Amino acid sequence: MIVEAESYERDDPACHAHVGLTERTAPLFGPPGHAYVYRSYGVHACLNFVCEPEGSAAAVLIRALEPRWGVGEMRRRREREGKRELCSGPGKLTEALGIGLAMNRAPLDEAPFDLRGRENGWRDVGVESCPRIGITRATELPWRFCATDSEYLSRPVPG
DNA sequence: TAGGCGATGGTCT
DNA sequence: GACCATCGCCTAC
Repeated sequence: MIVEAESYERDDPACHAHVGLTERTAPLFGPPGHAYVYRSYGVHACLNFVCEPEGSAAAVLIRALEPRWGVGEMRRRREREGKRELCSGPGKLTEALGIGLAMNRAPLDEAPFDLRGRENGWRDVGVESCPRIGITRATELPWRFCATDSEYLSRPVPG
């Protein structure tokens, strides 16, 4: 279950697409409903959902999940036991889910992805916004969105 | 709980 | 050659 995400868009200096259309940023300018997977700090893969109509270049970075299904497989991939250490960060969750750079540009409504809407018990969960994490530009924008009181965030909501 | 830091490699200037 | 949308391990308190 997605409990933390951040939004990025073209006019936002922290967004990869801010530099314009390049080979790397092309997926951001592509059709919505597709994955944008990039390598972070030379080490990790990070997953984004491309949003907005083709040509707009906006995306949502998936930053944390509450593990609910396939927890055993996540533990094997992560080589960690603690449930809170499996998906509490953008690099962690891609490792736990087996998402790599090969899935860049892949459609989110086809296998191996299987996205589902909120289920009972999650329809009324609150969402808080605060500044985004790990960026140096446009730090004033409150575009980090977290499920209220979730124990599975990458970091607590400040305040 | 917070801060420092090395690993690591593609992208862009 | 600089810059990172990070992680895990370490210290200090």
